[in-house]
Amino acid sequence: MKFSEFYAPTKRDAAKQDSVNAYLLAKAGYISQVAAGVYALLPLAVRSLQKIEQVVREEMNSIGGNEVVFSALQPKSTWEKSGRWDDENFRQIVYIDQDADMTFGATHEEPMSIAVKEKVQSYRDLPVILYQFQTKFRKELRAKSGLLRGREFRMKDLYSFHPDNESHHEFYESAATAYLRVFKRLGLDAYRVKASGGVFSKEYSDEFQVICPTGEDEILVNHKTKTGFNKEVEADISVAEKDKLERVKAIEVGNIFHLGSKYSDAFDLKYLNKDGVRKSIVMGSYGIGITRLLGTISELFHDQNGLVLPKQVAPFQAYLIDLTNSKDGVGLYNTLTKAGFEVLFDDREMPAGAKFVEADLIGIPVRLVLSPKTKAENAVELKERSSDTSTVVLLKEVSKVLEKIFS
RNA sequence: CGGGUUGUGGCGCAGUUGGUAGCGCGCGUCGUUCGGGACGACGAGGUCGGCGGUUCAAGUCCGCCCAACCCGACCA
Repeated sequence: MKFSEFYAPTKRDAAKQDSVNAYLLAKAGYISQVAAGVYALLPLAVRSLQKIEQVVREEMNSIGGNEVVFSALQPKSTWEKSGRWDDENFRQIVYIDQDADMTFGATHEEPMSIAVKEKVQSYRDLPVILYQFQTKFRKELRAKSGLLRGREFRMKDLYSFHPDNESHHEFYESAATAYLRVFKRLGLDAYRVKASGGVFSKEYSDEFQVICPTGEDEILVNHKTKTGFNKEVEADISVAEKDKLERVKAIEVGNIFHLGSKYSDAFDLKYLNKDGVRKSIVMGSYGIGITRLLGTISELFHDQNGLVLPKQVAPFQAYLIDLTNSKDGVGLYNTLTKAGFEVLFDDREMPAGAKFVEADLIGIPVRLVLSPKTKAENAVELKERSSDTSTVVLLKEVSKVLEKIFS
């Protein structure tokens, strides 16, 4: 992509914000605020989010997930039927349309359960595992911290339907390990943390938390086992166990729940077992905040010059600057692009210094600089965003070197 | 919802005791520059969040409303 054709409204001056992610992502041209907790996602953010989603997608597929796209609009009547509408806490976070008969989806247990009824009659039809990337709407009492707590946000939500508790728990564990793989692939060190199951389950739920001083959750963690407890279940921890734990601030990037048959029963979603007996379906729900992940990563990976995004998440792989007065930059750009690399070629008429500053701000992992000096050697300077030093690489070897960096 | 701060060209801000709006950045043209947000000249761009009030006169004072941000209660 040529920068002259790319829409990235970087700012020299951005309003100071309390959250680093909101400040940096706005300054680097990834997002634009629309209202409190509501952001427009600009091309840089879209590219990063697509990469995040792809990692999540691969891992969800690996545990048998079927990708779907449900509607954001949901009839209010289904919420009344599930009994959730009676829950005042829940009702107050739901946006509802003017005619008061459709809600803007805050979560999708109800429509998923209803849809699955079309197919499931027998134990032979189970399990069913559906997931989607969806925009969720939640009227947060107080939206804050940029992408960390929005009123409209992207979420991957997966719903599982199993014939009994045993098969459900087996799947639940495979989902938990898939979650850990997702976070690892995105460069995050996530802890599996016990939390209260919520209103609908007596069992603990599991949260996936990333330690971050600016996070709003407080958890107790065991660094050896990468597990821990949310503050809300602190009372349940034994004294012996408590000694091994450290209290830290963290950001919740995922959460998985046992739902039992609360929703399936509400919609009379049942199946016949081998003995011809009508049985309840056991459900689970599994969420990952996609936009929140981008916020978390920005919160964690930056320096005084801007974002330092992990390779798997950055919107481009390389940022190319041509300081020669020739067309050599275009040539290198074409070569690398044809080789499949994602290159942002800064072909704008700007002082060199300004380009360096923006390259750092946007946080692309590799910076390539073609200068009269390197040109004479048929080479290009290569510097990784996370490093202070640069190396000179022969033009004919750039692809090989990039290949290695991104392998 | 309670408490606090703020709202002035695209962005970041200043504007004394009320007198008809200013700075930096960015933007356009020309020239000089060209490895860490260059420099000069000329130029375009705002009626000051909204409504109402006080006054000869309101960005400045008063009232109401709206919005954003921060702290708190609630939450992927």
